[in-house]
Amino acid sequence: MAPTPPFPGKDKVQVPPVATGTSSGTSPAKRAQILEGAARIFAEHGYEGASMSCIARNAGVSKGTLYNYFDSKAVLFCAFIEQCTREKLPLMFRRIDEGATMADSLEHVARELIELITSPLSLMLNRVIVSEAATFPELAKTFWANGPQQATSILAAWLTRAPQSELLDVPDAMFAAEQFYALCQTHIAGRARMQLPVDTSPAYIDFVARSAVRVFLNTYQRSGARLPPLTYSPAP
Amino acid sequence: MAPTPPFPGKDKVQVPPVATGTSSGTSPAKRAQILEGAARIFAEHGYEGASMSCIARNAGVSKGTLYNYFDSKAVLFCAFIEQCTREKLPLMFRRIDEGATMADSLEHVARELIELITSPLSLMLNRVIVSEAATFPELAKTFWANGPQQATSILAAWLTRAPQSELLDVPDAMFAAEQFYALCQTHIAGRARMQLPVDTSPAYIDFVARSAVRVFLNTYQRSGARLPPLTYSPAP
Amino acid sequence: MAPTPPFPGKDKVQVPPVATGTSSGTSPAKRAQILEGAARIFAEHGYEGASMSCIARNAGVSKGTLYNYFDSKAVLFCAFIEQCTREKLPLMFRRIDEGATMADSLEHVARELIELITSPLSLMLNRVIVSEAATFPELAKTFWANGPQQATSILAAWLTRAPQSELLDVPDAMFAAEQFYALCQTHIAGRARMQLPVDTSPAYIDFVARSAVRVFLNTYQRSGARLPPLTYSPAP
Amino acid sequence: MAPTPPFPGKDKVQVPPVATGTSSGTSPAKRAQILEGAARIFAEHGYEGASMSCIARNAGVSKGTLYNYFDSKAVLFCAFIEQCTREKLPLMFRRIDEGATMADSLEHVARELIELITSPLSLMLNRVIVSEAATFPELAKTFWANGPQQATSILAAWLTRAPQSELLDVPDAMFAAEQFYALCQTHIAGRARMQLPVDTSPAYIDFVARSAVRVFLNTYQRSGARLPPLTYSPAP
DNA sequence: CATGAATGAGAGTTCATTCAT
DNA sequence: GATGAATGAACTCTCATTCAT
Repeated sequence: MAPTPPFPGKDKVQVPPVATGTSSGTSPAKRAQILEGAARIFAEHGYEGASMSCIARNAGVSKGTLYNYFDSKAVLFCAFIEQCTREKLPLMFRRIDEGATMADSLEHVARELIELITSPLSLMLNRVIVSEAATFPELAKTFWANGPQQATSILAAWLTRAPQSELLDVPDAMFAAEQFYALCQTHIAGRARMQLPVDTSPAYIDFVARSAVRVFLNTYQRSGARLPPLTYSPAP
Repeated sequence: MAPTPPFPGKDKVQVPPVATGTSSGTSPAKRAQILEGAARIFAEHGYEGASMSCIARNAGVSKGTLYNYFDSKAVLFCAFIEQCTREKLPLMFRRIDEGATMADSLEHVARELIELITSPLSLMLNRVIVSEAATFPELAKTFWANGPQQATSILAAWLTRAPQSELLDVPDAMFAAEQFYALCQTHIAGRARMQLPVDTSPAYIDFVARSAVRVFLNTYQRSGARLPPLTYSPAP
Repeated sequence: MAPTPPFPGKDKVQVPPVATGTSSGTSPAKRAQILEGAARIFAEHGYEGASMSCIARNAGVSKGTLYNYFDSKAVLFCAFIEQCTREKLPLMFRRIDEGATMADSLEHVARELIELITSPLSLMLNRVIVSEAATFPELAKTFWANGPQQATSILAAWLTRAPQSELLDVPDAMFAAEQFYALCQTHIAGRARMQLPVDTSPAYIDFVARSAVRVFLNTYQRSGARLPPLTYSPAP
Repeated sequence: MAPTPPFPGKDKVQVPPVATGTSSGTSPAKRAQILEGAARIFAEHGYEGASMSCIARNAGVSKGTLYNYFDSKAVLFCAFIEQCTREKLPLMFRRIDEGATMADSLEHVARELIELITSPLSLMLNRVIVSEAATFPELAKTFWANGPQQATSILAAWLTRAPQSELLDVPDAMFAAEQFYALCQTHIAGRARMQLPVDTSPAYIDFVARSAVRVFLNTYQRSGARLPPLTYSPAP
């Protein structure tokens, strides 16, 4: 066999852990304009598939300007992900509205959670962050802290502080919230992330949400009769 | 502003639904050798990040040989994913061993499920398939059918045919299995997919597994007292 | 025998009828510089035999710049051919100068035609267009329209409008011009296209030109005695 | 500007003037079989566009066998062209049949000449030889000697030895034959070589042939009245 | 001798990045 | 500060040629 060069990996230089900040670039408006253009391209083509020329064109600036505001493609990508996770993701967690009963409130939470999980923004972020997790580990941290972590924390806090929380037996609120979160995902999230067809009819979402609540309360509600499983029959 | 052409991104050439086979290369050993090298590179760098030169070097063959066995990078990628999903994934679903009780049996299933979900192979497949879901939709289908779908089906079948299944009230076995699957994932799967640190200590896995079983049975077990939530205290 | 795939040759990608222009590159000077370099290489090696690296080197630009000005090798080739045929070929058809007699005028035309036919530009265009006629049929059309067609038309027009044209009996001026054109070529053109040695001495050219005129007029001149054939004796 | 390497030409190694012969290869049948396959591919794709794999496949032999019979692609190409020009081209020059009159005989010759010039074999040879004239100058020599040269010589010989040749005044038979040859081509040959549409209707061919004869005889026939030009009207 | 898998240089093309204007 | 033409390394893929079987 021919003598093979010693480096076993790929030829590309690994991107150093870049700070999100940038060297120059003064106009916040232009910065935002660039990020908007970048968002469209990164969301559609991913990190590797996006080209700086394309982003510049899409943002309506020259490539030189692009590099005035962001030192490299990696920096721009990080800025884009950070912005989404820091600014847009938290907006998706609305206050938990109180329902008449614990079950009503949780059902509301479940529906919002499912909607959140299957939202285009959330799926896109999930996709690109998972894709580039090895290259940009910081992004995953930020995303997790502002996404699932935050949602779980809010729910956990509510579980201990809700008006009817004395009805609950929740020794580990964070874990209980995790389980609730998981019960809301079922296979919907997994399939949506892989762009496989998903039943998102209101009836099915409702069934999933109410089932999640039922299963959750059967364990975490302090007293009362156990609720039997629900069934789902698609609309005739 | 300069007149910008209308195409915002670059055109990904869609790969036709090619058979995994190829025209000439016939030695199964060399084919396997190439797939091994490709696996290392694709797993580490994803589809776009992997280069054929690098794969060839890593597999110990020339680029020409690579193309003798696989007509294009896309075909090689598909072959790699298909092989993993078709040949390796199903091996991970072992028979469901019967325990003394329903809870024992389910706990065993839960532990295996968690192990499966967090296995490097499963995580890697998840990652690259999610990354390239838009480009290779067929791969997602295959993965889902051989992975989550199959696991869920096996569990659903067991739920209705297990020795003690008369103890269960499972009107929709597939959905119940989905919920069980989801309860096993909690945040472990999500964090692992993003290469974030995960507590995989046996004690924690055990806690997650037993909690999943408890929550599940509190809804789906036909009779008996409700089991209270468990708590987890890390090893001292 | 091994099972042979059905495609016997390779697939030439057909170039869409692209405009000569390009998306970005704007400096006409650099464009011209590139076309000059391309001309040298295409003229020497033909389309397939020329490499973009070589053209870039020869034009004194990088490959990237090449592709800034021309989207592909095919587009560059077309631009080169089009420029030659549209801009340079027509310049070669000078006005037809009036001589003292019809024969004088036609002899002048014949000499210019022979010179044109055997000019390096004309031979090169002929060669590369013939080579790639199947791949770039449009180029052949353009060449013909700006080359032989135009020359023939000009001559045909002159035959009907020349001062002494009442001396001629030309029922089909285009065909007569074609015959005159053909008589000027004899074997000179054919041999030159194949880069075989050709006698281009003024004496021989003169002989060919005068012979062409004589043969032509013996048929198309309305009256007068028939002129006998000429003879050629190489210079001592 | 960046420092450009000194070599201005292309990277490809120029093919040395190879002998037509080959090193080994013993079976004439297999040799012929290979040449047949090569003919199909070279004729369709030209020299550069043909690949040895494709030729081997088309000829029904392995690439190894190909190289047993022909040392290189260049040698194979030369062998193919030589075979065509040496064996097939001469077959196309049939004896010149005597007609009732000189004009009848020449008309017959003219029609055969036009047919020959526009035959697929002749056009293909012309095309590939012109394309590769710079690379394989020997081929052009061989083609010319066996094609145009031979045709012209045969005609020239007939002009001096024909039964009615005393009716002619042909001081330079070779040149007269050349003129006749040229008059038969008009624009038909040029357009056919460029794969442009050509009127090959029998009526038009007849017109061209008879016009050629008329123009020829008006100069080279010793006596008799001058014949006026013909006209052509397409079939209704 | 015939085979066809293996080779590796080189093809056309893209794109992150720089820098003179 | 903004521009976009220029760069050149790296990409995917092809193919003439070799050689172990």
